[in-house]
Amino acid sequence: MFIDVIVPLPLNTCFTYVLPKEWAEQVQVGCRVVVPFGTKKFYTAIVRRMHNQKPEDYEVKEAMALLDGQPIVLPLQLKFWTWLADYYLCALGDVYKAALPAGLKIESETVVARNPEFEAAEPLSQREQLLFDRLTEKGESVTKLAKATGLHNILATVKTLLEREAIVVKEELKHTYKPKMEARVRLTQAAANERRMHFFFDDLQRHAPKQLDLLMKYLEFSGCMGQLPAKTVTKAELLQRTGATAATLNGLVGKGILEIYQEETGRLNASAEDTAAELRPLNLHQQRAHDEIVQRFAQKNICLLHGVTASGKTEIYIHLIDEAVRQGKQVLYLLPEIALTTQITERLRRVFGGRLGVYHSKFPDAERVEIWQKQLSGQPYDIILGVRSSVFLPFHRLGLVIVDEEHENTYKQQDPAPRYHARNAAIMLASFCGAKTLLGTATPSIESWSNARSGKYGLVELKERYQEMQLPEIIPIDIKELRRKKRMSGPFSPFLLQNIREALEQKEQVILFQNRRGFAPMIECHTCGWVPKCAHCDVSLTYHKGLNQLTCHYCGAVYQVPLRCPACAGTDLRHRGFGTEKIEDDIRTLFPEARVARMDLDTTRTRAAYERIIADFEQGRTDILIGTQMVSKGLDFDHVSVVGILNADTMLNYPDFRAYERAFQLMAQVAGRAGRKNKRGRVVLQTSSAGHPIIAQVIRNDYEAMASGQMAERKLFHYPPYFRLVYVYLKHRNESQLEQMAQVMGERLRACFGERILGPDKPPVSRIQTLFIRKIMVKIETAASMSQARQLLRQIQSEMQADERFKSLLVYYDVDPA
DNA sequence: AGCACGCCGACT
DNA sequence: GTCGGCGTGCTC
Repeated sequence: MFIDVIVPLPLNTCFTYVLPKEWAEQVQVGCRVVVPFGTKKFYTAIVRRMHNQKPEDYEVKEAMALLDGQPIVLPLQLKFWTWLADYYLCALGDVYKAALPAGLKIESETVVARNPEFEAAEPLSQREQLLFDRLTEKGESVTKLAKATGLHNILATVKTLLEREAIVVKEELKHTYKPKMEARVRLTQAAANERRMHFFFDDLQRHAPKQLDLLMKYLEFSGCMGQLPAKTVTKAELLQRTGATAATLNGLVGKGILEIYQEETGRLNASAEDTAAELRPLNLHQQRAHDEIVQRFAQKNICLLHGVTASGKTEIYIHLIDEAVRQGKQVLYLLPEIALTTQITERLRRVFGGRLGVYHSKFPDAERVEIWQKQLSGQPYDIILGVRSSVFLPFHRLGLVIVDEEHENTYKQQDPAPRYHARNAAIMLASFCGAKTLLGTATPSIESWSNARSGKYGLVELKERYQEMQLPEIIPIDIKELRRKKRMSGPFSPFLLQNIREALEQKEQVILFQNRRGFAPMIECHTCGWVPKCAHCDVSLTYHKGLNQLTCHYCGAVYQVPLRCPACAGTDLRHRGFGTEKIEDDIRTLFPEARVARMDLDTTRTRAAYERIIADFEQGRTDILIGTQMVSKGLDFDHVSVVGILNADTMLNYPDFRAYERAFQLMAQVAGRAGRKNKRGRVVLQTSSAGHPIIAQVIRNDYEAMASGQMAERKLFHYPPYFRLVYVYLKHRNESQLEQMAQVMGERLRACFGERILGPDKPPVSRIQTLFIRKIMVKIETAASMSQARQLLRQIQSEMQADERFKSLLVYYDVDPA
């Protein structure tokens, strides 16, 4: 018997192994096996196919171990993986790597340990000595050693040390996932006998009254002398409730009365009660929208809910989820990122209690492993609330998928392959499962809006805000004019400052939005115009005042701030532009009495930090919240009377065909944070292009005008939704060679696709680490066959790379780039 | 991706 | 002459 497996590597083929007879019977498609790969590595692979056709042209290796008795990836999921790899032009192994939590993918790791019997016959070389001195007899992984010593090419030295028998080397599985154990206490077999128990009592009474006391309390808590079966008592709980010491307990254990045993307990929050709280009734408008969605689902599998901010979309979702669950279906509720989960989790938890599972990449991996296992079990969560990667969770009976904030571009995975769009992937997953998909947003993506208009998706609109709240008043402020008149105080117009001051006096809250983190986006030499750039990437560096450092927001590299310009040796280095950090600084000087918080990537590294910022603002412990687009995302705050958009131009000037669409979405979403039950909110929109049509559309909250305007432009310039885009990226370490190869690739593609090919071009980030990058754009009419186009792309790549000169060229794709 | 193998320049 | 750097090719 042979198995074809998926290895967690970016390789486009499956690998075949022989199954040992012992467990040939137990293997199923979707089980994990450990397989040797190459000379020393072994990986956890997924069985994709079982057969008995012996491959002839190579020696087949034997699989080492079977990890699962039951498939851990369901057949439907494998079908989904295959679709994803095909559509997004990546390897199945890439999908596998993205899909499973790390704890389910055991990998081997080379461990090096000192040989205790080693005596040097001849002195070790400097490198050898350096490495040897670091080693212990216990052993350490090669990766850690490389980091600790900073040595390059550490393997060569390991090899020579091994030849001298100075060290021993072994491959170890790194088990990242460990089930959580709990120490519990119970009576020993001997003590459970009543007569023996009396004997123990007498003995303890005389010699160990404290132990007797603890034993009595144990019997009381566990209720094990009564009729009912004994309750489990944990060691920690027993000691805590009795105030006894561990020594007293150990005394009882030593006498053979009690014993301590370990039991596996889950990490998942099992305490949440299963009883559903009452659903909040929907208001008239919500009810109408809800009924329309149900009607659309009778005809169509996908429905777009276009509801203005604060119209109470979540409440509609909750009703739909409840109905699906009552029909025995499972629901997947997707959110763009952690930013939203806290508030929504609480709302869903109140209604669905323990039937709700939350799947998030910022949660510990062990927890994600347990959720995966729970979804495979007989009692899975009915509802999963999760981010992008939760489309990979196993579902037995998925009935409904909700994609909230459907327009968010964080649904598109950027860097490591698979570069998938979770909204589109979820739609596909739902169709495989026979489930319905609901897309919800206040500002639909042009793609979804167009699909709804064409009738491909159902469309439901909800234009009334919850509790009769008015849409905010949006006031544009021309900062170009104010700058010229020197009336601006840094990034703030007098009008904005006035509004902030008034809000603070009324004890109301303010949100300031600046779509750029850091202190000043960049430093510039005022004499020669030199701007510091990252040595690895072609990106200008961002200044962070807190650390007094320059960081590359692309690769994370950190640099010292130069005192003199390296280009002209001038000392007049100035900050240009404003980041959130600088805004915060300025606000603190302007309003020293206000309580200020900042929310951006830098202040929300951990889940706790993020939750604290939100909670502080919600509960009124913060007066002014400054943030990047994070503050725009569906947070429902009750006391915000003023929202300041500090600079709309940064969004409008973004070099991307989606810039206007995104600018509208961001501003509309941020504006939606303003407003209170009985008072109209105010948005101060600072811009130097006050006449821009997008600004006018934001002020009127005229989504339709923005969408039809954009549609016309997209049609004219051959962009989505009329055309599908595929970016072909080419990477190489030699720039001139890359340039040549990119030209050749461009010609080949043009020969096949003609006018549909643009480029090659230098992308905005044209170098990462040591690799140079070129980009070729492919535009394919939506009406044309995409699968045929993908096949052609693959074919052209493999034809080209068959050529000697192109073998070292790295090629990857971004399908439907965000 | 990660590892082995092989070729080439900088040092003993 | 050898050690260590890096380019190339393969992994069932």
